[in-house]
Amino acid sequence: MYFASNALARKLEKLAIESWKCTDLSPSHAYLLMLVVEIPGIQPTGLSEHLRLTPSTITRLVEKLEKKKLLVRTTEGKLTNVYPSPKGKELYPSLVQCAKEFQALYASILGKEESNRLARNMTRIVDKLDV
Amino acid sequence: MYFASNALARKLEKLAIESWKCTDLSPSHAYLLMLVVEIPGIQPTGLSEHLRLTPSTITRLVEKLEKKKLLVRTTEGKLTNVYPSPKGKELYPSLVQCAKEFQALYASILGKEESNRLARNMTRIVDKLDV
DNA sequence: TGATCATATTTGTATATACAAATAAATATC
DNA sequence: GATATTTATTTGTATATACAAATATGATCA
Repeated sequence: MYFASNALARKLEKLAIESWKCTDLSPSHAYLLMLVVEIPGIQPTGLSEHLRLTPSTITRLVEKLEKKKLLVRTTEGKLTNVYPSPKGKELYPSLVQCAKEFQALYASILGKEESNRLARNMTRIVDKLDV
Repeated sequence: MYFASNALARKLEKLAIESWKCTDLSPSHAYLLMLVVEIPGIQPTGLSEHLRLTPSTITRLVEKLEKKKLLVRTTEGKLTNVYPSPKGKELYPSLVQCAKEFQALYASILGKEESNRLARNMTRIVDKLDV
């Protein structure tokens, strides 16, 4: 189980990296940016919950995207809001396209139904393990 | 799918680290050492296949276990054989015990049948993706 | 038999992520 | 209203793993 889940994660990671290569973003960066375009002003905590990554990881991802001028941070008090830049918004359709291609890629290998089932199962199990 | 599989892998990783804590080894080191005890003289390539990790990662894991005097490497020509040390053999029962506890832990959360099914599914899918 | 090709392993370096501590602001309590 | 507690975010550092290049040995073939 241990190695199976690790191996699967790494395999999908590799496929995903390939899918997003043309945008010059890693899958995590790409998904984060998509979220920011969809929910402008979202806060790190929100991103953390959506992406199931820790806040510190979110900070690091956001920093990199900010350096690339794809989003901006504004701080009010202890809260930070993350907004897409024009450049980030411009990139959005390509990101969605890549996401679709990535989905199509593994669906073509596993079958549409089976991939959906697997994804549902994994999500459910992560939640169960989230004690 | 992408985040689900990553999240699952990380969650299991955390559970596993907890399970092996008492042996002072990470799950990967522990599984590798178990394999070496079970198949004395196994080569890095063999370990790599069993554990689904790259050869370079195997080298790193073996180095660390060698430093801890839990195994030894002997080189003949281009091949390297990995053997358990007495200390490594001694540790084996504890490792098996930890593996059992780890399995019991996730089985108690997911149910025995469901965890088996999931593990089988993931392995099958990794193989399918292994083009 | 010598040149080339293939295989096994290791080394240098990079990526993704996390944990724990630090910081800073908001809220509660007295 | 001052102090303590909680919450949000960032920073310093560590871990697990991989890729690509280097090395070294063995095999093939002309």
